[in-house]
Amino acid sequence: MPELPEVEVVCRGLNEIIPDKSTIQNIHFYRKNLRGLLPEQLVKDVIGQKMISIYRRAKYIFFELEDYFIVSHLGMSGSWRQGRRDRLHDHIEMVFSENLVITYNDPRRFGIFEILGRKEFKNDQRWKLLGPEPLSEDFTADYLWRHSRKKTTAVKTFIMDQRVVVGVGNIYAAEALFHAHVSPFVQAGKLKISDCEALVQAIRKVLAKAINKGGSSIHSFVSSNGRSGTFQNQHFVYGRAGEKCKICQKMIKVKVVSGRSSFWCVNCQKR
DNA sequence: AAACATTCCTGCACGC
DNA sequence: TGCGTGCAGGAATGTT
Repeated sequence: MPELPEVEVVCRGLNEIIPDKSTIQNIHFYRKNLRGLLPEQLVKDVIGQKMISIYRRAKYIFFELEDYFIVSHLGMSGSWRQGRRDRLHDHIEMVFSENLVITYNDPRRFGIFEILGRKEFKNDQRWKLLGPEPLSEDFTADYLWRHSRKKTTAVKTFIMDQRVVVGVGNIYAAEALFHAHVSPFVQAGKLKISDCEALVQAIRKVLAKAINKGGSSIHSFVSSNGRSGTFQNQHFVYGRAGEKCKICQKMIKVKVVSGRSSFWCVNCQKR
């Protein structure tokens, strides 16, 4: 489900649901073994804390509290919605006041939920490894070109590497490469600066459009407001193996790269 | 019933 | 030979 656009949509939804300065009244766990550390003490400490802001970095959602941070990563199948726990795979309830409750649902349980003190959060190595936000000014063709030198891995794997640029997963990597006319299998180190320019533009455009469409709803993605995204209707290659390319009418193909299905148009993606 | 949107870890292969 | 690095593959799991 969630790559950058979906996480962004969920995050915006949470901001609509939870008013500024809401106070955490309680957190209920209905499943112990989610990923991420959850010392009992921290769960207690966080009660009574005011919510300062809820924001996204890469595919993570950060709930910033007065003295703590709650980190939520949706993994493959996680989602937040308003309302109490009332369905299968609802694992966490965060209670703000009696009628303001958000619930975390995650069938595959690859998601992360953890609470960190401000200091621990700040020093956490995970954030230090993250590359630039693709929609920020730091993500440039020059940056991409420099970082790809000598890399022998396929460009698709390269742009999905969160140390290179964050937020690009299997769907949007495929879509961006299509729009940039770059084959997913080219070695990253062989990209020309012009390819990097096309790629940066394409990644930006695809992600921004997807956010505007509420994300891609494949199988079951719905935002926190319960709305489905519609960007899947605008996929040019992802999930379209055997169908005609919307540009040249040739057959879209699929091949596994680094263990992930990669969809591309042989004719439109020559570089 | 095979495939799967994510991340992390292991182990292999290569080069100095 | 030994070490470090880069890369591929697998595992975690439930659903369709």
